[in-house]
Amino acid sequence: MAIEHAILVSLLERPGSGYELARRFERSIGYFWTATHQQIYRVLKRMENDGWVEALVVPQHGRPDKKQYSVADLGRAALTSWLHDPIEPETVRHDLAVKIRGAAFDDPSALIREVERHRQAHADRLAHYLAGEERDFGRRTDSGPYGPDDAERELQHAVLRGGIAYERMMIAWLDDVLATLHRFRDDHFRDDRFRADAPSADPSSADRAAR
Amino acid sequence: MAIEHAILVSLLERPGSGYELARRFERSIGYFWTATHQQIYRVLKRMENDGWVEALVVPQHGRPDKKQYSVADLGRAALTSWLHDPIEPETVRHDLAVKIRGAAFDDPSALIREVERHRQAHADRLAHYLAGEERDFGRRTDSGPYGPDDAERELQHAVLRGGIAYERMMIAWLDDVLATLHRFRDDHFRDDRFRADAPSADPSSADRAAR
DNA sequence: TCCTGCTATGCAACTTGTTGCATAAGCAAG
DNA sequence: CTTGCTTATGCAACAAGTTGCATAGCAGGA
Repeated sequence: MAIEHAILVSLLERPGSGYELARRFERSIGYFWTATHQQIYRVLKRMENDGWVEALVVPQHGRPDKKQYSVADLGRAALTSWLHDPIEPETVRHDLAVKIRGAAFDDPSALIREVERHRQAHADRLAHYLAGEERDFGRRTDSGPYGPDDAERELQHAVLRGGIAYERMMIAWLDDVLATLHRFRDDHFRDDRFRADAPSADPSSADRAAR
Repeated sequence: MAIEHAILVSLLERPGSGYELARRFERSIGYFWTATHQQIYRVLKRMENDGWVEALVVPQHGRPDKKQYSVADLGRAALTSWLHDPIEPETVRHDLAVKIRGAAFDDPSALIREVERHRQAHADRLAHYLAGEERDFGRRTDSGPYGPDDAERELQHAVLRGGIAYERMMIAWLDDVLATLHRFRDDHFRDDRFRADAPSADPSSADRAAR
């Protein structure tokens, strides 16, 4: 009961086909809301039946026709209603945190590579965000008073800043976790049950995406 | 295909009934992995059939019997296997971020209260985490070398530090978002379509959970 | 005394989300 | 000229998660 709203917002920002939406859900929007193309097509069809969106069939050169969706009045009303609804439970699922706690019942140092991989993924995403920020919000061209068109831009930037803050936090925390895991392996933790077989180099504070 | 692992970790840390697990999923573990009691009971039953956990029926005074679950060898093996599996897609869903971007197509200042509510929830959770940290990890009693029993404790602390970092980041970001929303309302953003009717006081940097 | 809330477990129905597969045409590389 | 990638949409089956309800006894307050 919420993917609809993510789609509405995306279509209000720019109309597009199901396929284009699916690609957006792999990039910008997808970083704080995931959805596969199957789900998008299904929900889009339901939204069309409910009159939330309107489809315009665009014939194309050779390729199959695409349906260009845009938000109808009913959809806009539904979004407004949702925006004013105070609900929001905030459900989180961090596999990695489960793994870290679970590592206590296995060889903790076996998790080092996994955590490093995740750290790398977050560093990559951070770099991507920062590049996007520079590109889209580099310098304010007009520093005059805000108009209604600036709201979209400003709010997108605010969400992007959230993504940047999140990735920075994750990188710092994963460095913390890595330090903890290394401490077990290197100095103190010795247990017959486990043995560290691959002494990987310490990556402590090697790189750190700055700005 | 992952709630099983959260349950295994929780049961390894301490055996318990389905009900107790459900309560843990409202507290400690629940902050990075949500699950309702229905889900837990169902999964627990499947895990018992698969030989991952063993149930010991404990008769109680008057109340219905409870089943004390503990992890069996097969379950431990399953956990180990999962821990060594390098998968991890990291799927995130932030309703609030969708709302913030959606606010561009409604009155942005109408979202202020909602964001404030979320900020409060994160501040509360942070306070709860910090209290738990002080209670459980206040001062190291033994500063000697690590034994295998310390791994559990240390890794739980590392995960808790992640939760603390997350809440701090969220509070800072929501303050950022609030500042953006206030800018629209107070000074620059004037649009016939919307009007701010309730001039709520500016909560900028009123409180800030420190440490 | 009745009403609410807590412990404790569970079924049934429903909604969401995932995975596998199918179609179909163009375009580029080998 | 065949193989694989990209655009573009969709069905069907399955897995996971949510919601509503039911049971049942005991404890504490109105």
